[in-house]
Amino acid sequence: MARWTSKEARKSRFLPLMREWVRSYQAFERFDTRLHLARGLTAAQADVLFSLGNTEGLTCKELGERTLITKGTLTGVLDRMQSKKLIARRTSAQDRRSKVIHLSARGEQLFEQIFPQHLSLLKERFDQLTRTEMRQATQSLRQLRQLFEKP
Amino acid sequence: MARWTSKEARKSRFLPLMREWVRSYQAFERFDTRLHLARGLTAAQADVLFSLGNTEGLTCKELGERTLITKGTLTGVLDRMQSKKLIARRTSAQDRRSKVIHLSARGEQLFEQIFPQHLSLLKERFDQLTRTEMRQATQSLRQLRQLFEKP
DNA sequence: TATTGTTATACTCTATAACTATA
DNA sequence: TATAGTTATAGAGTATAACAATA
Repeated sequence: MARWTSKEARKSRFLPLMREWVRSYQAFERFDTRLHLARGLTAAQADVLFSLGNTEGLTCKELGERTLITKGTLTGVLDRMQSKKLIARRTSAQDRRSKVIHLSARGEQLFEQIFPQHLSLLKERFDQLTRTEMRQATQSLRQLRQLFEKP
Repeated sequence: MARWTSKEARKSRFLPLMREWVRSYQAFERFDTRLHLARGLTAAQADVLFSLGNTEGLTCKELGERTLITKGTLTGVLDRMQSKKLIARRTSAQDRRSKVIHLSARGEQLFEQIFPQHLSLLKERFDQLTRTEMRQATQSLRQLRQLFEKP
Protein backbone atom coordinates (compact mmCIF):
# COMPACT_ATOMS: atom_id res chain seq x y z
CA MET A 1 0.00 0.00 0.00
CA ALA A 2 2.92 2.27 0.69
CA ARG A 3 4.57 3.05 -2.64
CA TRP A 4 3.20 2.14 -6.03
CA THR A 5 4.84 2.99 -9.31
CA SER A 6 2.57 3.45 -12.29
CA LYS A 7 0.96 5.95 -14.61
CA GLU A 8 -2.44 5.33 -13.07
CA ALA A 9 -1.10 5.72 -9.56
CA ARG A 10 0.68 8.96 -10.34
CA LYS A 11 -2.49 10.42 -11.81
CA SER A 12 -4.66 9.59 -8.80
CA ARG A 13 -5.66 12.58 -6.72
CA PHE A 14 -6.65 10.50 -3.72
CA LEU A 15 -3.38 8.65 -3.21
CA PRO A 16 -1.72 11.16 -0.86
CA LEU A 17 -4.78 10.95 1.39
CA MET A 18 -4.83 7.17 1.28
CA ARG A 19 -1.13 6.92 2.04
CA GLU A 20 -1.43 9.24 4.98
CA TRP A 21 -4.38 7.23 6.25
CA VAL A 22 -2.46 3.96 6.07
CA ARG A 23 0.77 5.29 7.50
CA SER A 24 -0.81 7.18 10.33
CA TYR A 25 -2.84 4.19 11.39
CA GLN A 26 0.18 1.90 11.19
CA ALA A 27 2.05 4.30 13.47
CA PHE A 28 -0.85 4.28 15.93
CA GLU A 29 -1.20 0.53 15.85
CA ARG A 30 2.51 0.00 16.44
CA PHE A 31 2.37 2.35 19.41
CA ASP A 32 -0.64 0.62 20.92
CA THR A 33 0.55 -2.93 20.27
CA ARG A 34 4.01 -2.26 21.65
CA LEU A 35 2.49 -1.20 24.97
CA HIS A 36 0.44 -4.38 25.16
CA LEU A 37 3.32 -6.67 24.23
CA ALA A 38 5.49 -5.05 26.88
CA ARG A 39 2.87 -6.26 29.38
CA GLY A 40 2.76 -9.77 27.96
CA LEU A 41 -0.54 -9.38 26.12
CA THR A 42 -1.30 -9.68 22.44
CA ALA A 43 -3.49 -6.99 20.91
CA ALA A 44 -6.47 -9.35 20.91
CA GLN A 45 -5.97 -10.29 24.55
CA ALA A 46 -5.70 -6.64 25.57
CA ASP A 47 -8.86 -5.89 23.63
CA VAL A 48 -10.71 -8.61 25.54
CA LEU A 49 -9.26 -7.51 28.89
CA PHE A 50 -10.26 -3.89 28.31
CA SER A 51 -13.71 -4.89 27.12
CA LEU A 52 -14.37 -7.05 30.16
CA GLY A 53 -13.07 -4.48 32.64
CA ASN A 54 -15.82 -2.77 34.65
CA THR A 55 -18.51 -5.16 33.48
CA GLU A 56 -20.28 -8.01 35.23
CA GLY A 57 -19.09 -10.26 32.44
CA LEU A 58 -20.09 -10.61 28.80
CA THR A 59 -21.23 -13.55 26.74
CA CYS A 60 -18.95 -14.73 23.92
CA LYS A 61 -21.44 -13.27 21.50
CA GLU A 62 -21.31 -9.83 23.10
CA LEU A 63 -17.55 -9.97 23.42
CA GLY A 64 -17.20 -10.92 19.77
CA GLU A 65 -19.40 -8.02 18.72
CA ARG A 66 -17.38 -5.54 20.75
CA THR A 67 -13.93 -6.73 19.79
CA LEU A 68 -14.75 -7.78 16.23
CA ILE A 69 -13.11 -11.13 16.90
CA THR A 70 -14.97 -13.94 15.18
CA LYS A 71 -16.33 -16.74 17.34
CA GLY A 72 -13.91 -19.42 16.16
CA THR A 73 -10.92 -17.22 16.95
CA LEU A 74 -12.43 -15.95 20.18
CA THR A 75 -12.50 -19.45 21.65
CA GLY A 76 -8.74 -19.67 21.14
CA VAL A 77 -8.01 -16.23 22.56
CA LEU A 78 -10.15 -17.01 25.61
CA ASP A 79 -8.46 -20.40 26.04
CA ARG A 80 -5.06 -18.71 26.24
CA MET A 81 -6.34 -16.06 28.62
CA GLN A 82 -7.93 -18.72 30.77
CA SER A 83 -4.70 -20.69 30.94
CA LYS A 84 -3.05 -17.46 32.14
CA LYS A 85 -5.82 -17.27 34.76
CA LEU A 86 -6.98 -13.87 33.53
CA ILE A 87 -10.58 -14.85 32.82
CA ALA A 88 -13.10 -17.51 33.73
CA ARG A 89 -16.14 -18.90 31.93
CA ARG A 90 -19.43 -19.72 33.55
CA THR A 91 -22.59 -21.02 31.99
CA SER A 92 -25.35 -18.46 31.87
CA ALA A 93 -28.27 -19.16 34.18
CA GLN A 94 -30.77 -17.58 31.76
CA ASP A 95 -29.61 -19.42 28.64
CA ARG A 96 -27.64 -22.55 29.20
CA ARG A 97 -26.21 -22.38 25.67
CA SER A 98 -24.26 -19.28 26.47
CA LYS A 99 -21.17 -18.72 28.56
CA VAL A 100 -20.53 -15.58 30.52
CA ILE A 101 -16.89 -14.56 30.39
CA HIS A 102 -15.59 -12.52 33.28
CA LEU A 103 -12.26 -11.38 34.63
CA SER A 104 -10.73 -13.45 37.41
CA ALA A 105 -9.31 -11.71 40.47
CA ARG A 106 -5.99 -11.74 38.71
CA GLY A 107 -7.53 -10.35 35.53
CA GLU A 108 -9.20 -7.55 37.52
CA GLN A 109 -5.92 -6.74 39.12
CA LEU A 110 -4.12 -6.58 35.80
CA PHE A 111 -6.89 -4.44 34.37
CA GLU A 112 -6.77 -1.98 37.28
CA GLN A 113 -3.04 -1.79 36.88
CA ILE A 114 -2.67 -1.25 33.16
CA PHE A 115 -5.88 0.31 31.88
CA PRO A 116 -5.47 3.75 33.49
CA GLN A 117 -1.83 3.73 32.49
CA HIS A 118 -2.72 2.87 28.92
CA LEU A 119 -5.33 5.60 28.73
CA SER A 120 -2.89 8.10 30.09
CA LEU A 121 -0.20 7.21 27.55
CA LEU A 122 -2.73 7.66 24.77
CA LYS A 123 -3.96 10.90 26.29
CA GLU A 124 -0.42 12.28 26.33
CA ARG A 125 -0.36 11.99 22.57
CA PHE A 126 -3.86 12.99 21.63
CA ASP A 127 -3.84 15.95 23.99
CA GLN A 128 -1.18 17.57 21.85
CA LEU A 129 -4.01 18.47 19.48
CA THR A 130 -6.16 21.50 20.13
CA ARG A 131 -9.88 20.99 20.58
CA THR A 132 -10.47 22.30 17.10
CA GLU A 133 -7.93 19.95 15.57
CA MET A 134 -9.50 17.04 17.42
CA ARG A 135 -12.94 17.97 16.24
CA GLN A 136 -11.71 18.42 12.69
CA ALA A 137 -9.90 15.07 12.69
CA THR A 138 -12.93 13.28 14.10
CA GLN A 139 -15.12 14.78 11.41
CA SER A 140 -12.75 13.81 8.59
CA LEU A 141 -12.49 10.28 9.91
CA ARG A 142 -16.25 10.01 10.13
CA GLN A 143 -16.50 11.04 6.49
CA LEU A 144 -13.91 8.47 5.51
CA ARG A 145 -15.65 5.76 7.48
CA GLN A 146 -18.92 6.49 5.75
CA LEU A 147 -17.25 6.19 2.36
CA PHE A 148 -16.04 2.68 3.07
CA GLU A 149 -18.71 1.28 5.33
CA LYS A 150 -21.21 0.62 2.58
CA PRO A 151 -20.26 -2.63 0.84
CA MET B 1 -10.65 -0.90 21.26
CA ALA B 2 -14.23 -0.34 20.36
CA ARG B 3 -16.21 0.05 23.57
CA TRP B 4 -14.70 0.43 26.99
CA THR B 5 -16.69 0.93 30.15
CA SER B 6 -15.05 2.87 32.94
CA LYS B 7 -14.93 6.17 34.76
CA GLU B 8 -11.57 7.01 33.23
CA ALA B 9 -12.74 6.16 29.74
CA ARG B 10 -15.91 8.24 30.04
CA LYS B 11 -13.87 11.22 31.14
CA SER B 12 -11.41 11.05 28.25
CA ARG B 13 -11.85 13.79 25.68
CA PHE B 14 -9.87 11.97 23.02
CA LEU B 15 -11.87 8.75 22.92
CA PRO B 16 -14.41 9.77 20.27
CA LEU B 17 -11.52 10.66 17.97
CA MET B 18 -9.70 7.43 18.67
CA ARG B 19 -12.82 5.34 18.12
CA GLU B 20 -13.53 7.03 14.84
CA TRP B 21 -9.92 6.46 13.79
CA VAL B 22 -10.06 2.76 14.57
CA ARG B 23 -13.49 2.15 13.09
CA SER B 24 -12.88 4.08 9.92
CA TYR B 25 -9.63 2.28 9.28
CA GLN B 26 -11.22 -1.09 9.96
CA ALA B 27 -13.90 -0.26 7.39
CA PHE B 28 -11.25 0.70 4.86
CA GLU B 29 -9.17 -2.39 5.52
CA ARG B 30 -12.15 -4.69 5.18
CA PHE B 31 -13.02 -3.05 1.87
CA ASP B 32 -9.49 -3.37 0.54
CA THR B 33 -8.88 -6.89 1.81
CA ARG B 34 -12.17 -8.18 0.51
CA LEU B 35 -11.22 -7.09 -3.00
CA HIS B 36 -7.89 -8.89 -2.76
CA LEU B 37 -9.37 -12.09 -1.35
CA ALA B 38 -11.93 -12.16 -4.14
CA ARG B 39 -8.95 -12.37 -6.49
CA GLY B 40 -7.25 -15.11 -4.50
CA LEU B 41 -4.62 -12.91 -2.87
CA THR B 42 -3.93 -12.18 0.78
CA ALA B 43 -3.36 -8.56 1.75
CA ALA B 44 0.38 -9.17 1.99
CA GLN B 45 0.52 -10.83 -1.42
CA ALA B 46 -1.41 -7.99 -3.04
CA ASP B 47 0.94 -5.51 -1.40
CA VAL B 48 3.92 -7.32 -2.92
CA LEU B 49 2.26 -7.62 -6.33
CA PHE B 50 1.39 -3.92 -6.41
CA SER B 51 4.87 -2.96 -5.21
CA LEU B 52 6.59 -5.03 -7.90
CA GLY B 53 4.33 -3.83 -10.70
CA ASN B 54 6.00 -1.37 -13.08
CA THR B 55 9.46 -2.01 -11.67
CA GLU B 56 12.43 -3.92 -13.02
CA GLY B 57 12.34 -5.96 -9.84
CA LEU B 58 13.25 -5.19 -6.25
CA THR B 59 15.56 -6.86 -3.78
CA CYS B 60 14.00 -8.48 -0.71
CA LYS B 61 15.42 -5.65 1.33
CA GLU B 62 13.75 -2.99 -0.81
CA LEU B 63 10.52 -4.93 -0.93
CA GLY B 64 10.52 -5.33 2.83
CA GLU B 65 11.04 -1.60 3.29
CA ARG B 66 8.18 -0.73 0.98
CA THR B 67 5.68 -3.22 2.29
CA LEU B 68 6.77 -3.13 5.93
CA ILE B 69 6.96 -6.92 5.89
CA THR B 70 9.89 -8.19 7.93
CA LYS B 71 12.45 -10.35 6.18
CA GLY B 72 11.57 -13.62 7.86
CA THR B 73 7.92 -13.20 6.95
CA LEU B 74 8.74 -11.97 3.47
CA THR B 75 10.47 -15.22 2.59
CA GLY B 76 7.25 -17.09 3.32
CA VAL B 77 5.06 -14.65 1.41
CA LEU B 78 7.39 -14.88 -1.58
CA ASP B 79 7.50 -18.67 -1.39
CA ARG B 80 3.73 -18.81 -1.65
CA MET B 81 3.69 -16.34 -4.52
CA GLN B 82 6.40 -18.27 -6.29
CA SER B 83 4.48 -21.51 -5.97
CA LYS B 84 1.56 -19.69 -7.60
CA LYS B 85 3.99 -18.66 -10.34
CA LEU B 86 3.39 -14.96 -9.74
CA ILE B 87 7.00 -14.01 -9.04
CA ALA B 88 10.51 -15.28 -9.64
CA ARG B 89 13.77 -14.75 -7.78
CA ARG B 90 17.11 -14.19 -9.41
CA THR B 91 20.46 -13.61 -7.79
CA SER B 92 21.71 -10.06 -8.23
CA ALA B 93 24.72 -9.71 -10.51
CA GLN B 94 26.11 -6.80 -8.48
CA ASP B 95 25.83 -8.42 -5.07
CA ARG B 96 25.53 -12.17 -5.01
CA ARG B 97 24.06 -12.09 -1.51
CA SER B 98 20.95 -10.39 -2.73
CA LYS B 99 17.99 -11.67 -4.72
CA VAL B 100 16.04 -9.60 -7.16
CA ILE B 101 12.35 -10.39 -7.02
CA HIS B 102 10.36 -9.72 -10.14
CA LEU B 103 6.92 -10.51 -11.50
CA SER B 104 6.64 -13.49 -13.82
CA ALA B 105 4.69 -13.17 -17.07
CA ARG B 106 1.71 -14.45 -15.17
CA GLY B 107 2.31 -12.00 -12.33
CA GLU B 108 2.54 -9.12 -14.82
CA GLN B 109 -0.67 -10.22 -16.40
CA LEU B 110 -2.47 -10.38 -13.06
CA PHE B 111 -1.08 -6.99 -12.12
CA GLU B 112 -2.23 -5.40 -15.39
CA GLN B 113 -5.62 -6.91 -14.86
CA ILE B 114 -6.34 -6.00 -11.26
CA PHE B 115 -4.29 -2.94 -10.41
CA PRO B 116 -6.20 -0.41 -12.54
CA GLN B 117 -9.44 -1.98 -11.40
CA HIS B 118 -8.41 -1.73 -7.78
CA LEU B 119 -7.40 1.91 -8.15
CA SER B 120 -10.67 2.70 -9.79
CA LEU B 121 -12.73 1.07 -7.05
CA LEU B 122 -10.83 3.09 -4.47
CA LYS B 123 -11.20 6.25 -6.53
CA GLU B 124 -14.97 5.77 -6.66
CA ARG B 125 -15.06 6.09 -2.90
CA PHE B 126 -12.48 8.76 -2.28
CA ASP B 127 -13.82 10.95 -5.07
CA GLN B 128 -17.00 11.43 -3.11
CA LEU B 129 -15.03 13.92 -1.05
CA THR B 130 -14.54 17.46 -2.26
CA ARG B 131 -11.00 18.71 -2.78
CA THR B 132 -11.24 20.69 0.42
CA GLU B 133 -12.44 17.70 2.42
CA MET B 134 -9.60 15.60 0.99
CA ARG B 135 -7.07 18.24 1.88
CA GLN B 136 -8.49 18.61 5.36
CA ALA B 137 -8.50 14.86 5.96
CA THR B 138 -4.94 14.51 4.74
CA GLN B 139 -3.82 17.27 7.05
CA SER B 140 -5.56 15.76 10.08
CA LEU B 141 -4.07 12.36 9.37
CA ARG B 142 -0.62 13.88 9.03
CA GLN B 143 -1.04 15.46 12.46
CA LEU B 144 -2.15 12.17 13.95
CA ARG B 145 0.74 10.33 12.36
CA GLN B 146 3.21 12.79 13.81
CA LEU B 147 1.74 12.29 17.28
CA PHE B 148 2.37 8.56 17.19
CA GLU B 149 5.47 8.26 15.09
CA LYS B 150 7.86 9.32 17.82
CA PRO B 151 8.49 6.33 20.05
C1' DT C 1 -35.25 -25.23 13.43
C1' DA C 2 -32.19 -21.69 15.08
C1' DT C 3 -28.56 -20.20 18.10
C1' DT C 4 -24.30 -20.47 21.28
C1' DG C 5 -20.06 -21.86 21.69
C1' DT C 6 -16.46 -25.51 20.61
C1' DT C 7 -13.70 -28.22 17.56
C1' DA C 8 -11.22 -29.18 13.40
C1' DT C 9 -8.75 -27.90 9.25
C1' DA C 10 -5.83 -25.40 6.54
C1' DC C 11 -3.49 -21.19 5.72
C1' DT C 12 -1.23 -16.95 6.86
C1' DC C 13 1.37 -13.66 9.45
C1' DT C 14 4.44 -12.27 13.49
C1' DA C 15 8.82 -12.05 16.07
C1' DT C 16 13.14 -13.89 17.04
C1' DA C 17 17.28 -16.13 16.54
C1' DA C 18 20.50 -19.09 14.30
C1' DC C 19 22.45 -20.03 10.00
C1' DT C 20 24.55 -19.61 4.90
C1' DA C 21 26.73 -17.25 1.55
C1' DT C 22 28.63 -13.49 0.29
C1' DA C 23 30.90 -8.73 0.92
C1' DT D 1 32.85 -8.26 10.69
C1' DA D 2 28.70 -6.96 8.54
C1' DT D 3 24.88 -7.79 5.42
C1' DA D 4 21.16 -10.37 2.50
C1' DG D 5 18.27 -13.78 2.60
C1' DT D 6 16.73 -18.47 4.42
C1' DT D 7 15.44 -21.64 7.93
C1' DA D 8 13.53 -22.95 12.29
C1' DT D 9 10.55 -22.31 16.12
C1' DA D 10 6.72 -20.91 18.74
C1' DG D 11 2.69 -18.32 18.97
C1' DA D 12 -1.26 -16.18 17.19
C1' DG D 13 -4.72 -14.71 13.77
C1' DT D 14 -8.06 -15.71 9.63
C1' DA D 15 -12.06 -18.19 7.41
C1' DT D 16 -15.01 -21.97 7.08
C1' DA D 17 -17.60 -25.81 8.16
C1' DA D 18 -19.27 -29.36 11.10
C1' DC D 19 -20.88 -30.35 15.65
C1' DA D 20 -23.16 -30.71 20.57
C1' DA D 21 -26.10 -28.71 23.68
C1' DT D 22 -29.83 -25.92 24.38
C1' DA D 23 -33.72 -22.88 23.08
